[in-house]
Amino acid sequence: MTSSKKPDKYYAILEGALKVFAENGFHKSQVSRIAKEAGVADGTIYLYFKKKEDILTSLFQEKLGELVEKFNTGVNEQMTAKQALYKVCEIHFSELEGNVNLAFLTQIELRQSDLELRKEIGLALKRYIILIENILERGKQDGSFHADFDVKLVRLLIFGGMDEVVTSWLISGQKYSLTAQVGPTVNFFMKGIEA
Amino acid sequence: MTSSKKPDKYYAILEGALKVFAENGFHKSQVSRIAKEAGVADGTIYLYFKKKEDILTSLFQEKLGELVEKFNTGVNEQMTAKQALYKVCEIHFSELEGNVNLAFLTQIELRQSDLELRKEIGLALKRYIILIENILERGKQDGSFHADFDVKLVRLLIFGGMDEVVTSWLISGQKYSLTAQVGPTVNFFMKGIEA
Amino acid sequence: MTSSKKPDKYYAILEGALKVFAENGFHKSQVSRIAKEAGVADGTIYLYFKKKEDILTSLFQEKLGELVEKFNTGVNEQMTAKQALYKVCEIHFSELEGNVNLAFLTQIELRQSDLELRKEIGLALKRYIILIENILERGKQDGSFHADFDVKLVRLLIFGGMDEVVTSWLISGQKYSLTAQVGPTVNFFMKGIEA
Amino acid sequence: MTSSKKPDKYYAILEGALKVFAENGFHKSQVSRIAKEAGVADGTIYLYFKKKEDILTSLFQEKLGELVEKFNTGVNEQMTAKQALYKVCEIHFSELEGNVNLAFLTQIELRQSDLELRKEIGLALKRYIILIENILERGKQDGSFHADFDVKLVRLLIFGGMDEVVTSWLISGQKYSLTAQVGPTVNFFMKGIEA
DNA sequence: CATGAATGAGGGTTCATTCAT
DNA sequence: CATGAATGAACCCTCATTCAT
Repeated sequence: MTSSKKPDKYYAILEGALKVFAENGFHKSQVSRIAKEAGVADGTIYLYFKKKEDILTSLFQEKLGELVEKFNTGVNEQMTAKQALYKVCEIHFSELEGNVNLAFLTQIELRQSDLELRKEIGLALKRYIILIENILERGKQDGSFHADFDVKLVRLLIFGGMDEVVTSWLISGQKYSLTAQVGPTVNFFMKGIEA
Repeated sequence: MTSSKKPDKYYAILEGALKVFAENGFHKSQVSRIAKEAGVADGTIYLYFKKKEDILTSLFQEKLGELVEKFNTGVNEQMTAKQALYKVCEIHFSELEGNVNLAFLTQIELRQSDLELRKEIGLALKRYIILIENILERGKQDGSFHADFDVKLVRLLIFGGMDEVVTSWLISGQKYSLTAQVGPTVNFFMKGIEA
Repeated sequence: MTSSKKPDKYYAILEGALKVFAENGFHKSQVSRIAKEAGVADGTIYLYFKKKEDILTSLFQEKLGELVEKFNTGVNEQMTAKQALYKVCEIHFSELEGNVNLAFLTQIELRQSDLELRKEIGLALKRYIILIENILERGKQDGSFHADFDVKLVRLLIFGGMDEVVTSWLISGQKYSLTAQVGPTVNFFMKGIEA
Repeated sequence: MTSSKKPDKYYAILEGALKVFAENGFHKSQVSRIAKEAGVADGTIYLYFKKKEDILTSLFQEKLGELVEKFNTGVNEQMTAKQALYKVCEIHFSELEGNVNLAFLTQIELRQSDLELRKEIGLALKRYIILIENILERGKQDGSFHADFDVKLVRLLIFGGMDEVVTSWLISGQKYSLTAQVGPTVNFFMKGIEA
């Protein structure tokens, strides 16, 4: 159903990598360990990926693709901008809460990369950031949001805020409900803190 | 006034590390390169630091100490909560804008660490987060902020938002003024986006 | 017939190690030098041995195995105890005289190890010591040897004596015939020095 | 009373080295550890010894000197050759039994050296070997020993035998009395094993 | 396509030795 | 004589990547 022209082993390797990366972190994960987890030979990995780093980026793009699809499914034009923003935050939190390995990947492992890779990741994130941007634009146009804030800035503030909430929850050991934070989080974005 | 009883070479090594880490990232930085940059022999580094990773954490703690001091100097009780928040954001942005190497360290390199180290960093960041928390509490008490938001959550949203703005500015190649974002950023925190 | 299911490279590395150890001693022998001598890459060594020290112990056990086999072949039940002792000494001396590298290994390198390793070596030597012990027991039972000496002690005196003769011959630069000492040596063991 | 032109620190270092070598073995003993044990600075050691290895050889020569002195005191011309041999063995065993650190040094550490050092040690041992040789010669001349054995060979057999008994006792964990072996040992040397 | 044995460059760390004080 | 901070050469081992089968 996905863009699955790719053979099974491609996905098996990615799943193995997700598990191994989440357990040990990118730099401490050996390729051979991923191979064993995926049930393929070490060399096989290099039939599907050029370098170890490519596994990480492919994994990210694949997973982000799935997320974006969920966003696209969950958010539609009938919603108000506020409702859409709520939905985005809800999906963001619930997806990562429901898949801790993926959370480790996005919040910890993907940061373990040099500038080069960070740019590539930034590029992949673009689609998500733009989704938020579109919602902000829509709110401005229909008058439900202020007219004078900087969309380019605020999308960062929103994304960064949600991102930090997830990381904090993850590092703390996932001891509380992440989805319970959706309401207060969106509320802050909407109303700020000023009385 | 700081704990500056440490010998000169200790600081020389940290400065060398800051430069080398910023240029190449932690994992791609050789100890011998840091030694050369600091003007000491390779072995000398191990008179002051137990392992390579210790250089990174010491560097972070040392630099964070300096920042916290600047926050303490810059923010005082005479200010309104809003003014204090503005000052915090201003220092946060201007310090990193004025020291790109330090920005690389905090935004990129320090994320390149396993969970263990992340926890340690999180611990060190606590002081900064609490500073924000205190401002929020003060605003609630004097009535200038809402009474009903969750301080623990909002401090994350504020920190995460600022953090993302800095990272974005850094990765984009520092093509625009970071300090120019202070006003709009704090404004968003205060008023949110709702019309 | 031996446990020679091991791949060729395993033995190639051992032979390389024998040569390099004999020339430079264990501690002054680099793994890379052994690799070159064996015609394999440095890393290949670690496919067959866990640590550098493992090469030494494996080498010893492999070589000792060969020696014990020769003892088993050379000594049989038809011989008198005296003849058997003679044969043991003859094999001991001739094998080491015929393989100076092996002599260096057993007389010099294997002593270059900490207590831990010495114990392991002592364990491996047990088979040889027991061979001597059996001969002594046999002589006592058939009345060709005294009835009242301590077998556990005398086996050490015999082994230690032969061992020292070999070491002395080796350190002196192998300037005389070692096998020529077999007769006088066994004669001393049999008759002592008392007139 | 010894040839003590040497300053106190020289001996302090040797005593420190004896302890450290006995505990860790030569190769695993750091010079700085010896310095600490001796209560001097690292650099001070190099005022008295040229290299680390020199500590080992000096230690050996110093200790061997003490032993030889004890042999000279204990053995005299009034004794029969047999009595003298008994005395030599008694001193050899009792001195090492009474000083386990010294035993470790002679039986284990001194073997941890390359050929060069082994030769030097062999040279130092010469005095002891010659002592045994003299006793053998005396026995031959006064007719209490056979006339036809090879003195050069038998002295090795005797030394090697005693040496192995000590090593075996040491490695086994010194669980039994070493001096109790003097009688049976000398007895074997005198009478051999033949009935 | 798949394998996995083989490769070999690379680097963190130790520690014997030196030398300015 | 004594110090001990500083040096820097030396080396074992790992592991991403390749390639003959």
